[in-house]
Order: sequence, then C-alpha cells, then structure tokens
Amino acid sequence: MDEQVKQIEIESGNGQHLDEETLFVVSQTFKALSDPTRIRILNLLCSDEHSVNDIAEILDLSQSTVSHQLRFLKNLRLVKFRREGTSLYYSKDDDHIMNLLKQAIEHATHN
Amino acid sequence: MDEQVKQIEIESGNGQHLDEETLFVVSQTFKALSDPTRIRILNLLCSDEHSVNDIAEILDLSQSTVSHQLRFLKNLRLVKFRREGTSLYYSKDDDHIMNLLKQAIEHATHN
DNA sequence: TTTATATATGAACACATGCTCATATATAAA
DNA sequence: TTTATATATGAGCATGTGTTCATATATAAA
Repeated sequence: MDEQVKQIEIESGNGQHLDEETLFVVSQTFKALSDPTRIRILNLLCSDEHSVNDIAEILDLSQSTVSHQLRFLKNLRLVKFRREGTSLYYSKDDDHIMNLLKQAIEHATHN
Repeated sequence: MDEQVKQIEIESGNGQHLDEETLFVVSQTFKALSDPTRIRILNLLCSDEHSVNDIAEILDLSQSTVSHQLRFLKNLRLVKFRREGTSLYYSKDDDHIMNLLKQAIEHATHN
C-alpha cells in the first residue's frame, strides 16, 4: 500500500476528513443501535440464538415488530438466521458492533 | 414458553436485563452518533477545540445548524465549551464515547 | 389437498428529526 | 449609548421512523 494512502487511513478515525460513504456507513450503524427495541433484541442475541416468536415473547413485543426490526438488522448484517422447520433462528453476525453495544451499556450502567 | 423459563432467560447469559433508564441512555447516546452532521462535528472536535463559526466554515454548514447540533451534544455532555470574548470554543467532553465513534469509523474504513 | 404454525410484508398512522429562516441575546468596541 | 460580531433560539416545514393491523407466504403435518 502507498505510504501516503496508508497514512490517511490511519488518521481517518483521528479527526481527518470523512468521505461520504464512510459517513453513511457509520451513521447507519449507530442508527441501528439508537432504538430501544433494537437494543433489546441485540442484547438478547448477544449470548444465544432465538426464533422470532421467542424474541417476541421474551421481550413482550408483537411478532410483526420483531420481524420488521430483524429485517432492519439483517440488512445491515448485524444478525443472521438459520432455518429449522418453520422456525427461523436469529443470531448475531457482527462481533465488533456487538462489542460497541456492550461498551455503551457498561458505560451507561457504570456511571 | 412458561413464565418461569421466560424469567430465567431474561436474566441469564452474557446479555443482562436492561432496565428502562439504561435503555434510554444507551439509545440516546447512539442517536447522537447516528447523524452525519453530528458525526462530522464530533470528528472535528476529536483533536482540537473550535468556535461555532469555525465549525460552520470548516464543515460548510449554517451557523444555526451547528448551534442547534452543539446544543444537542452539550445536553448529552458529549461536548463542552469555554468563552473567549464573544466566541464560544467547543471541545469534546466524553472520551469514552469519542472512542466508540473512533472504533466505528475504523470499522467502516477498514472493510 | 386441507389445516396449522411461523414468519414476512405493505399500508397507514402518529410521532420524531434536522434543516432553514428570522430574530433574540450577549459581549465588546467605538 | 450605538454599532458590530458571535451565538442561541423558536417556528415552520419536509422527511424519516417505529408501531399496528391485515394479509401474504412458507413449511410441515394430517
């Protein structure tokens, strides 16, 4: 890699100019984590996989709400699923972003 | 699923139950980081302090927009300011959250 | 096939959000 | 005081968002 490009990339998270695509991806990622319902779903999927109806029952949400939010999270590749009969079991699909959520929760509870 | 199993699942695993206040604080924090304009402002304040007009000029935003967003960020204690004459110099006020932003930017650019 | 169960989907609605515009406030200098 | 500069603020508007409701789709069993 070219040294100048490399230097720019190193500094990209340190106050340098952010290109439009990066800005979009970062804002979308944080938007996914900015809704209480999605936070609860991700927090539940932090440890284990769960079917849609399980998530709805555990978190006391409607099946439709859970399905809509899972689609949102799936489009951002934050969760994935596997089929077993008629059930779809969802689980986390981005450990780095899940770690951001964990940090924020700890930051909020430890103060 | 019966109530006892449901209760156990809520409190088990790595993802602990999130009370309403934690949920609110976490979602508000991520909401602050979910808008491109606020991301650009925070990214600019990552290294140095800047006056309102400086931020507006550097990022090509209106003075009103910058002031509104700074109030938003100040209410969440993500930024602070000091007065010097008629100018207000804003700077970061939460290194932990700034670190979350930095991580997300690096995650977005390194893929 | 019919029936039951699980999940996905789109429309509609209420509410939130971010920007612009005009104006208010605050400090400093003349 | 008057004037200039810097910042804050509220109203209005267009757009975005999350939920509910009804319904569609998909898989499995009878």
